[in-house]
Amino acid sequence: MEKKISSAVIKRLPRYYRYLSELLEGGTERISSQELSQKMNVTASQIRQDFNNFGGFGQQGYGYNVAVLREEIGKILGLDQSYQVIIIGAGNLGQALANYAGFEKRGFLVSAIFDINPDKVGNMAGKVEVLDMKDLESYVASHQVDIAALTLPKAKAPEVAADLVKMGVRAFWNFAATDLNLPDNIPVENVHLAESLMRLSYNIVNVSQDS
Amino acid sequence: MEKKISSAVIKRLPRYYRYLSELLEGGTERISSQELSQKMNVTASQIRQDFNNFGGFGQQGYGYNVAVLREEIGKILGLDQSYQVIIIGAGNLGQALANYAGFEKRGFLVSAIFDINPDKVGNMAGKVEVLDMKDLESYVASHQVDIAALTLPKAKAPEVAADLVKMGVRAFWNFAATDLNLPDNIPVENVHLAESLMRLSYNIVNVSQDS
DNA sequence: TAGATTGTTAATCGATTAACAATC
DNA sequence: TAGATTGTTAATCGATTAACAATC
Repeated sequence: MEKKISSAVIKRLPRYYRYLSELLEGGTERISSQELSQKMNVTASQIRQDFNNFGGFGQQGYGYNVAVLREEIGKILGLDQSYQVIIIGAGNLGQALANYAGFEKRGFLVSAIFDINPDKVGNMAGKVEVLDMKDLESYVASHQVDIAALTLPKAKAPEVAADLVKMGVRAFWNFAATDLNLPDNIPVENVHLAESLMRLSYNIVNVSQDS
Repeated sequence: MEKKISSAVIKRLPRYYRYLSELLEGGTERISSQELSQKMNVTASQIRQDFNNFGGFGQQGYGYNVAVLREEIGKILGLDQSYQVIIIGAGNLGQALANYAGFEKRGFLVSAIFDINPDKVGNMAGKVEVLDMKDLESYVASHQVDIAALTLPKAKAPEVAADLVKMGVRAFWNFAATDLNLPDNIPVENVHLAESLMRLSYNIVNVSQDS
């Protein structure tokens, strides 16, 4: 890595990827930062600055080739690789994630789902069987696991995450309503649904009626 | 509204609320910006600046009363009210949301879930029955609906959302992988799981190994 | 070539941090 | 009162936007 890319830029990359994917599906071959900025409701200047963090994928007088740009952003996002995912917690959300086919399309492969409740162990969640938490350590020791999705109660989440780090899990997709406090080199993506809802209610109360 | 609060501040409020809730449960009566900053891994200066956007809830030489501060932030976030929620799309995610008890605790009440698939209509999802999309308009006309959670396929989402706005729905919790493009006075909270996963894979590829 | 549009520098804007006077 | 800690102003830092020369 030459220079550190700001997290503001990283946060925008998946949205670029989504728009470029749709443009490609729609048969658009090339696009200028100007056109893209109108579709996405951002400034053309920001688009060019963002892409230039990675060297610039355009051509003066022409714009950007949609397929090439999408491919490059995909690589930057690591979408040219696949990732083995386990899910910890076979509650409603855990099962919904296990069943969600959209992840496989992008190379995120759910290989197992774990639960502490003996009544759930042995059931099917999507294509995978619910395994017993007792077998977590031996499972991780004998299978490649890149990402653990945490859909277990918040009280247990930090401890289980710390254990999983020791076992060699590299990254966490955290749905538990707590911070994990893991070492800096372990990426964590938090999906705090309760916080998202609070921002929504804030905007209902404070924004929507005064316009 | 006197002056516009920046969205950077708003994004942080739910996390403050979570930490204060935990402190309160743990029996902590007062806390200084210094102590809170250490727990939350932010600067004390930022904490004081953030709270002062709303007038300042502390006392010099003492700090902040945890119960009072939590209550005030709760009010700012609109958590002193309750919200009627409908869910559009009874797939895995829609059903998981319908079953998630955590929302009721904060005043978000799921009153109905809708699906276009006749095989699903009539089934139970959590405590509510799955209703037919055909009956959506009459339902919204005869019930208070503050928030629609969108867990339907992205192709249909913008159109359904626009229709719901016409029917009087005030806000959207959008899980569909698309932008809704609604009027400015309609708050939307996007939960784009695919984008969240891409940020995670970015960090796996670009951050985790070089430390 | 002329026109279009990028890549990139410079200017502006906003958010974060530091510092300290006010005050409990 | 003395000590602690906020509220708030000023300084710094970073991100966004504007502008334009480079170049396809």
